[in-house]
Amino acid sequence: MRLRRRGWPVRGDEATPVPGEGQQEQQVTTPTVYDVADRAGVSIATVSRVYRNPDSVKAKTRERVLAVARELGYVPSGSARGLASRSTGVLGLCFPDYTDPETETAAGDDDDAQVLYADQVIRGMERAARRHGYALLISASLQGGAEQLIGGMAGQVDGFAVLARTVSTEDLDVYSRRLPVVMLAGPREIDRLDHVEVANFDGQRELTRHLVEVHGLTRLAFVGGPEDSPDAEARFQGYQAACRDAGLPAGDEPDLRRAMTRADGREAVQQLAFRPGGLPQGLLFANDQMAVGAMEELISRGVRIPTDVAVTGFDGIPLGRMVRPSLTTVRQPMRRLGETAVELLLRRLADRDRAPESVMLPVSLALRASCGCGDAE
Amino acid sequence: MRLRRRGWPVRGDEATPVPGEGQQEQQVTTPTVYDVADRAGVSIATVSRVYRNPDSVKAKTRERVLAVARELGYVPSGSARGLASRSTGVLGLCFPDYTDPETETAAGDDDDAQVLYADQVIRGMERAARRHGYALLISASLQGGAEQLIGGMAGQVDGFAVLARTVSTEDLDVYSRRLPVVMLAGPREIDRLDHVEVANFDGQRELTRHLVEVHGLTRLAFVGGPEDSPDAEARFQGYQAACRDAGLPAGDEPDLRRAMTRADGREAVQQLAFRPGGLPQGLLFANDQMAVGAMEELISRGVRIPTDVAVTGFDGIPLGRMVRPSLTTVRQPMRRLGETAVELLLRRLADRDRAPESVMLPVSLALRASCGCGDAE
DNA sequence: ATGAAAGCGCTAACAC
DNA sequence: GTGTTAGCGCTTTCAT
Repeated sequence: MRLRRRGWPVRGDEATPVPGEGQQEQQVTTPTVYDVADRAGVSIATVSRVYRNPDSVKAKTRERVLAVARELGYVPSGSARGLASRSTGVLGLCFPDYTDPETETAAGDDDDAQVLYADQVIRGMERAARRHGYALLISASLQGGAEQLIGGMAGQVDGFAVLARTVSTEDLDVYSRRLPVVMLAGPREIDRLDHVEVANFDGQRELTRHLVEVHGLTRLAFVGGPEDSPDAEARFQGYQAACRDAGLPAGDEPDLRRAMTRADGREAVQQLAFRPGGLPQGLLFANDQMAVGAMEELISRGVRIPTDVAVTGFDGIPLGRMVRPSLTTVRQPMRRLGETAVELLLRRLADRDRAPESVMLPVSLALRASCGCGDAE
Repeated sequence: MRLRRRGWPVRGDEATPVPGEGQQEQQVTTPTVYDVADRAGVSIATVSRVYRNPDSVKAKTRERVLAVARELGYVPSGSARGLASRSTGVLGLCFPDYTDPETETAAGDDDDAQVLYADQVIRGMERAARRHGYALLISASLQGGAEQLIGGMAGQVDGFAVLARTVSTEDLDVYSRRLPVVMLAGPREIDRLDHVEVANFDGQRELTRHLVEVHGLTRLAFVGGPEDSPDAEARFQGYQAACRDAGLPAGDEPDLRRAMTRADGREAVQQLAFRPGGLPQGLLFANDQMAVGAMEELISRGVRIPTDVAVTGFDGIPLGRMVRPSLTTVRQPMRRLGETAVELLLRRLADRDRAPESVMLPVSLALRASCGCGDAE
């Protein structure tokens, strides 16, 4: 026999003589399978079946159970279900808190300028997950501290995706021993993980080549990201390769490294302007946010884009289309990133022993006004 | 004594003599508190404490437990935790699958044009939730069917927000008896719910007044949404009120009702053009998507905006800024919607007996080119 | 087709 | 500070 929680009268053949079904309106505890079973005159197993495998229950019984459930306001507990069945029907996504602090404040009401990378990945994952009957649990890692949250998430999902540089490799190692984890848009980090990456190298090389071959630029500069950002590094290498191919000089290092925010872009312009030789003809940034910041600064200094200097970014954030001149960039297939993550996760869920898989997603150029392409727009 | 699952050797003073700690590398089952406790030589309660309330455990013990946990790859099970503690640390959000099917296909690579309403709400909720130590579970309701998912969500969160018209009132009634639910951007529907709405009426009235007073338009038409969309209705009523105030004619019904997609906007233009008197001077739509569709159609017919016809929307989606002419609209504070939802949810979690609360969020006009304001942009 | 019973992994008293 | 123990609400054999 099973006791009711919170000092409730015990059920069935216990001591205390209970006044029967008298108190139906009194919603005191949240109803459980037991309550429904009791009231419907069936066993808890049958109640469970009604939800998990309706066809295994006689239609009439099923209706009765469902009616009682509705009446009682019964909703199956996801936790209990998860515990008993060892699966939650939820996939997770961890992403860094990308917010450019400046955009945050500067934009004010203009919420919309700010939709970045992560939103698209979320969107892609949500839809793919839903198609397969999963929900999506999302959580940004507040940088520095509270890995608490991602730990919490790890316990609550059947598997999850991590945007690069969100979770420490060490933690990742622990989590990925317990459940499927897929790395998104970075290096795989841990061999056993599945992994989706984006053609950073190819994209940047192609873009650089465009500047050289189509626009005939020869004096270029590349503003990279932190050394520990593999995306930024791969982009730089693409730039490098294109330069070499074209017989142009290209150092072993980006001309400048920055943290990749808008403010960094502005600063970069300042620095570059005072170097011997001044500004280059083409200014390539490792991401769109920096490029946008740079354009702001350049324009405020009276520099004409693209006439005096061509500017390019990488990512394809919406903001890049809204600025004037519109920003030439390399568009990442962010939604597809999310979709691919779901597919990999499900495949691994279906077969834990598959060999780890690595998918590379292609990128495409968005040639717009800031390099001299596109119309006025 | 407690048996191990899956036919594992029993622990401790049981029959089978077990070969001690010999098999450490053999990760066969996912480790639990028991495994950690055993190996660290403490009780499961202590392991639990290390995670829930670290300070209640002696530093040395804590380190030992943590070390073992890391070694074993232990991650606390969210389900078990949720079941035992009756709370999950997760908040939920249900939203309709807003996708404009046309945008979907037409946009092709242009992922970004498509960031709509829901993304912003998600963003706002995610951040607010995270600040309070919660994660966010999201799930769009595939229209017609599979309320399965939202049922699943309901069982897995401590409370959730619902974007209007996503979940049937009937289901909502059941869920909201079990956990806190807040209605977003629609009517409250159920009295006991908390509720956040947006000043649809005020916004549309102000926008209409702008058209009349600033631009001097007198022949207006309003294209509304379905009758059962309270937002669309409130907007229409705001329009109506402004017309009356200005002494202009305004029917009891929108000049046209449509389902609010882009295609609907185009069709609306077709219909209106062939009405006696032809197109009005000002064409107001109940949302941005329709307005954008309408502009496309008008432009393709050689109609000049805003010279011949002024067009306005409602929502403030990013797309509205990208189209030419840029769309005059009423901007909803979508991020704040999400934040407010979290606040209400948490307040109710803290005190289930609070009186239900209803918050109205202000909107603001975005006066752009399609009404004759703003610059060329 | 339905019931009985044994856990799933953890938390929360309550002892010591 | 740490251990014991009784559930949390469900799924799942195994019988019937």
